[in-house]
Amino acid sequence: MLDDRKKKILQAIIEEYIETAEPVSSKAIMGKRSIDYSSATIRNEMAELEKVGLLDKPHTSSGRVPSAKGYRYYVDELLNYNDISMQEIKYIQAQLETKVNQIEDLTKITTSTLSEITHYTSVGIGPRVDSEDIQEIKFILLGSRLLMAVILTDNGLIKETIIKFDDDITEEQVETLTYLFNNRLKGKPLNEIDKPFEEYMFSEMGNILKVVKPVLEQIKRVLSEDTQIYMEGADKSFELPEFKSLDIAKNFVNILDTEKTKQMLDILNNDDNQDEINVYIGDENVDKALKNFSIITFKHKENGKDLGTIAIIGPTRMDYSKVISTMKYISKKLDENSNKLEEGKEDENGRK
Amino acid sequence: MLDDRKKKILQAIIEEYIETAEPVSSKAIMGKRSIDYSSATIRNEMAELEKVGLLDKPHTSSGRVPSAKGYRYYVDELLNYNDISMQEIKYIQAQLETKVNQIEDLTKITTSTLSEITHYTSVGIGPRVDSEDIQEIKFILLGSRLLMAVILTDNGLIKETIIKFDDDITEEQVETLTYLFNNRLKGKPLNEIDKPFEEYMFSEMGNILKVVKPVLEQIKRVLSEDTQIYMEGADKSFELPEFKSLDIAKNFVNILDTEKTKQMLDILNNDDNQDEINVYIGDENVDKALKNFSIITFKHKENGKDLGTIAIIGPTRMDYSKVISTMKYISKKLDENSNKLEEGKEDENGRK
DNA sequence: GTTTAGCACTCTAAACCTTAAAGTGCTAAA
DNA sequence: TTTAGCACTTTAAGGTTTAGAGTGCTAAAC
Repeated sequence: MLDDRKKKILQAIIEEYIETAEPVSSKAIMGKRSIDYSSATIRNEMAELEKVGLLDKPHTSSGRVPSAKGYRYYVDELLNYNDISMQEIKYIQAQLETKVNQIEDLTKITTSTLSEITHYTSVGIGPRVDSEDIQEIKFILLGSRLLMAVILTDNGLIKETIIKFDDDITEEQVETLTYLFNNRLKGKPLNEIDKPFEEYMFSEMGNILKVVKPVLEQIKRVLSEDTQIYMEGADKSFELPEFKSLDIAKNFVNILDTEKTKQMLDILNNDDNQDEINVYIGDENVDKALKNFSIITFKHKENGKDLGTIAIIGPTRMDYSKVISTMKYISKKLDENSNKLEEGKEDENGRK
Repeated sequence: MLDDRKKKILQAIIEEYIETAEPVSSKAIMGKRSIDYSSATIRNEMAELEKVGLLDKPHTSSGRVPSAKGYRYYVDELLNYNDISMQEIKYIQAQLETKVNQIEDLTKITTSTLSEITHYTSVGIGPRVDSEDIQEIKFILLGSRLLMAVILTDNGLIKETIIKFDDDITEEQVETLTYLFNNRLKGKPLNEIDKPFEEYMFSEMGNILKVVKPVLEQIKRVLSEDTQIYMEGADKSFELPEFKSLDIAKNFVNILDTEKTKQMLDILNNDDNQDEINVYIGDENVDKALKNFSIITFKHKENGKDLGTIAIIGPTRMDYSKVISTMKYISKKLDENSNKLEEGKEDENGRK
């Protein structure tokens, strides 16, 4: 589609622009990045690259700036996937080997590592719990009116919550509760804790109704609301030249509002795009507020099970090479580690 | 110290400035806010108020702006503590009556309510756990290598954490662990989980050393790190005119970096200032990055026990009256509610 | 046929003026 | 003691000018 020279020039322009944040002139890349043509030749090529929509011009006599389509071409066709140093690899390894007891901790560490390496703002969110299968539900009496519910899922997610009662509850009631929940829900996905289940519990278990109701309410609340979100390096973005524009800065703060980020990542999370890494450039994003930003995400998976989504959000002029290289490496490492974990798990269960 | 007319004029200037964000001229307040003097008279008074350092002038021919000292005088001497409407009172009541199962949830709700009413950015942090007394420690086996520790404190704080082991652990070991921890720590403050305690456990309990070590590590980690921080309405600040200055916006984002906010609130939290509400105006803040901001905090307390700190952070040109009135009201409501809770507790324990 | 030197043309950004408006401080009268 | 009046100061906005960067196109060179 594009001949080699055009590709080389496009790449040079995009990389120069990513580096300098200034419109790139024909002279700016002449001689550099193994572009050994006169500025006039480069100018001719630039005009054609603009004609096919890969480059933009802020005004008639200015240098060129990559368009969203240009970045897209760059990401799809021209990217260097090994833009990561030995030092960075070591740092990532060290970080990811931190012993964690819960997946959430790993999400947090991964989010901050990604931000440290790339110098962009990174957000991470836990898995959508709905679809996970319940392994066991435990109820533990912490006080005469204080009950803790612990839900364990097949892929190692642990959700715990506390329920306060207005009256005393007995060990016997807790045992009944435990039996009922596990009997009906073991092996079923979390979203089976729904209206029908609720009605079943209400109708069958009239005698412990007072206990069941707050328990169901609280569990439902925790499962729906309590997806912790991690954000790292929001301040880093503000050092970027595009944040001199007040509008962009405002937009960014708006986007990173907890609720909105959650919604955004939720959408990305549900995205059925099965690629390892997904890149949304500028107006490719559904949300119009994101038209000046790019989002790069990857899903943390283990045996096909979703363990959360981690994203980088930055200006469209983003170092895609660095970000994607880093993500690929982190993703690979997480995979390796989870395999190690998996072996451990098999031992534990004594199976296979 | 200041005569009545000066006080009235100072108050008018500060309130006008808080409202308009523009330097206030002698004419601007003439006739308004029951200031019935000519602009010349007001000008003379302004000059004197400037001389004593309560007002500033951006340049020789501009209107006046309150100095940090001016705001301080306003807060200490001139404030209206009832700047809260019936509608707002109702909203707060409704919010604070939300049934919560854990103190953290209440902190979160309070933080967001405060931000909703005042339209400023609000941050909340849980109590410093160190000094709280341990009521009980429970250990629950969730899997053959998965243990949950739950620490209950006297004032109702519940900290739970999960520990993963490399080898299987037995119910018996868990029982020993439970006995040992409770035997030595019940009624003691959380910071007794320290080196001496660790050494005692190590030396005495050699046979379960493998179990004790990771448990201690994880508990110590949770107690030291895991103070959740809540932030609401960061985007609201960006609508304020002072955020047109890039420097101020940058500074703000920097301050609201999770780690820094935590440190900041930790300092405020430890502040032995026993006032109900504490106000730090501009350069009164220790951190120089806060010189353009004011922070207003209050501690959420129950029977003298610290349950967390909630703060508003905004530009020095802040509506102190509104913020402080709202905080006072919320603080009072929290107190009332906790008394209700306390009565409930007494019933529950059957004591008193 | 491809590449490049050369040049007219365009546009921006910075520097510099000019001017109107807002506000003060001071003097002198009320 | 208060206030009207006025000279003076400063900013902010608008308008001009100019240097410089960069382009597109033409025609010559390879």
